[in-house]
Amino acid sequence: MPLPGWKSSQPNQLPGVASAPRIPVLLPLPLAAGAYDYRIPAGLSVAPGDFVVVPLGGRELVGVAWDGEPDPDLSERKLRDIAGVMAAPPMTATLRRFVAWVAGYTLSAPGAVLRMAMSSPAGLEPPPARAGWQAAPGGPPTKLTPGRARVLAALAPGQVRAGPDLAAAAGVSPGVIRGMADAGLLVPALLPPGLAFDPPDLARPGPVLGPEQDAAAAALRAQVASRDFGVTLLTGVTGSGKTEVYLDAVAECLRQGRQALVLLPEIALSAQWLERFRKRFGVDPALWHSELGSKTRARTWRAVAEGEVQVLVGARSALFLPFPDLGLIVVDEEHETAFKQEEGVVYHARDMAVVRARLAKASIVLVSATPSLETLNNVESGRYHHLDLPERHGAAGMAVVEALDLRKFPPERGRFLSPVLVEAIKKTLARGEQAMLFLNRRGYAPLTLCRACGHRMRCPNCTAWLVEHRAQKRLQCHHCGHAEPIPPVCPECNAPGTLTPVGPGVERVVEEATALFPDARRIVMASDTIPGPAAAAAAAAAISDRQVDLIIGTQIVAKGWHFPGLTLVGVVDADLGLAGGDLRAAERTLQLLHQVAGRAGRAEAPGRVLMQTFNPDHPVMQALVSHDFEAFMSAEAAGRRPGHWPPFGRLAALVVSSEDEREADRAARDLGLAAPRAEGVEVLGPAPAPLALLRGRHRRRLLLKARKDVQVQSLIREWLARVVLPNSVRVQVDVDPVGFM
DNA sequence: AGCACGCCGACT
DNA sequence: GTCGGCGTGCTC
Repeated sequence: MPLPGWKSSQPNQLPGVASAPRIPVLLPLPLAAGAYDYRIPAGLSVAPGDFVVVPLGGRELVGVAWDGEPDPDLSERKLRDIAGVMAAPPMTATLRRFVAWVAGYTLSAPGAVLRMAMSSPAGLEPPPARAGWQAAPGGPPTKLTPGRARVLAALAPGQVRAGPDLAAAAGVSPGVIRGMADAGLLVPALLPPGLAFDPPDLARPGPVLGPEQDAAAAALRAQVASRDFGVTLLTGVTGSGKTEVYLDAVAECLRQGRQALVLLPEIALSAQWLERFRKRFGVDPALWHSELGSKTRARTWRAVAEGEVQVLVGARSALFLPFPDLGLIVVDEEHETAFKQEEGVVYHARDMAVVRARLAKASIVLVSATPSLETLNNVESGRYHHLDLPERHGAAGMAVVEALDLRKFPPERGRFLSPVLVEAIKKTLARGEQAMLFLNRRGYAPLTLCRACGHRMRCPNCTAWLVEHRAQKRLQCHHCGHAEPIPPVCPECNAPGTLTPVGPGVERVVEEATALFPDARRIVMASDTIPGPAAAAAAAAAISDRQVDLIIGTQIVAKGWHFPGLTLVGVVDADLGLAGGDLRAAERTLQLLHQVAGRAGRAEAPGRVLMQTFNPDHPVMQALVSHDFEAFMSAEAAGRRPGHWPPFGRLAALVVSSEDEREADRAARDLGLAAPRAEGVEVLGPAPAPLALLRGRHRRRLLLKARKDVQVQSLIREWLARVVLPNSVRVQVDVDPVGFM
């Protein structure tokens, strides 16, 4: 039995001498050990949450003073002093708990998660003072050009204005400002730090909602006003007003004086969403996504931390921003797989958003026309509320969806569009309406093979065919960066001119459409033709303004666009997502095709969707044709429940990878032998991972399937601790995997 | 994540 | 004889 106080006595501490205070500091590094302890030097006051500068090895880093007790056994000699405290708002206890929670759940190093919460180092520095101009003391000279006079008139005594702002206010070119500075009429001065973001205008009248929308909005407002945690699923078909309803909840959140976060799966494609936000609140929301420049990034991060940003729209990484008082999170298109981060810290932003909301005592709204089975299951069990919006009056009826049987109406040889679809497009174009062709496959052809010897062109680094990109005259791997020119002869048998493209990609559909509808004005929307937000906005505008007759694209055409003139959607290969042994293949195909179908016929003209398929009787096709999403999901649930598959059980994937195939096999086997044996736990594998070779690494996968009441994380932690693996072997853990990794 | 220390090939 | 390749290991 240790004496009272025994644990706190330092090994090399002199009796009667108080030890220097210590505090754990979490650094934004993937250190498995977690926070390191540092000494708080005399005269410095440090509390949990403070951003502190500390020495580590030979460098200085910014970390966060963390929670918990320092390690009493750590020798005084190892301790180093905290060098200083950053003048930035401290990280809130809520965000610290969130970081720790995510690390524990995803089995990541806490520092790796912290790095996501410190994604803008410059945001920790005080914002740089901006330079501006001030009228020179002594008053204006008697003789002034009209332009110069206007500039001085635009400056109140003592007022400082930024150059471009001043030039615009005076109606002169920037050159005039420069000339006046040279002449000593203007002197440089520092601009007072202004607001970086315009506050949304809550007084603007919202749109007129139908009675059901009104009721749903009222329910959400009440939830937000409760200032307590609550999850609501908001469903409704395209055009039912989901966005307007949740923007109303955003307005309520701002009235409460709290911040709101809207997560979108793909912020780069959200031009039309931003337009709706602008219409509702009169300003642009703050944005957060990976392509932000470092300056905007820092400014935004800082403004969020200071509570100046009231609404922020972002991709999944926005979940780790330092909101001091988050009152509402909206996850739009909650079923989207883009919310799953597959690299580094592997997490699902939708699920983690629920956790952040719980810790922040915030409301969260999950929005989708086709919610995931996970979310539906949480509604079923009563954990989530559910609001369903009926179709709105005045909107066109839902599009007529037809499964077009390719066995009965096959395309011509070497073609991919059935005569039935071709005819429908012709008629649509003849009526002056717009048509869309959807194929979720980039490039010209997904496979290139030799007609002489049967050789298939494959990626040297991955288990994948090389995809021909005809415009670039190259074969590309869609999983790693590999690309090579199309060889003139077969690399296997040296036969010249025998390499043949097999199957369609979106470029090949464009080629066919060009031959079939030469007079139609076409636009191609794929990630390689729409590189960023500006291009997406331009494309959307061109389509809305009827400068385009035929839209051909990959899955980016499915994203929430609203094109009033679009009345026909052709799905080139509706079976595409169904192949492969993925647990959620059917669910995901349904969600994607439903979303594509939602593009057709939203204004006065009724819409029609033709899905080319070899399986018109497949439950996915039947559900799309009958618009009976619920029946499909019930059947899907019934299929997963007995085997304890998610969401009726837990799943975690361990992917073992090595550059050496035998080493990968050996490591996977060793892991398999050490697999946990417990009631309600099953380990499947090892088996080749879905991409058995990826970026030059051989991958094997083990799946841990457990009943819902099993603590998967501790089980896996102990499992990994039992196995010693060579350093060249990597093990990536994915708790709640979606699709393959 | 960096950065050091470690032991084996082509240069002054 | 030295510069340097990046493999392994540590940072409170």
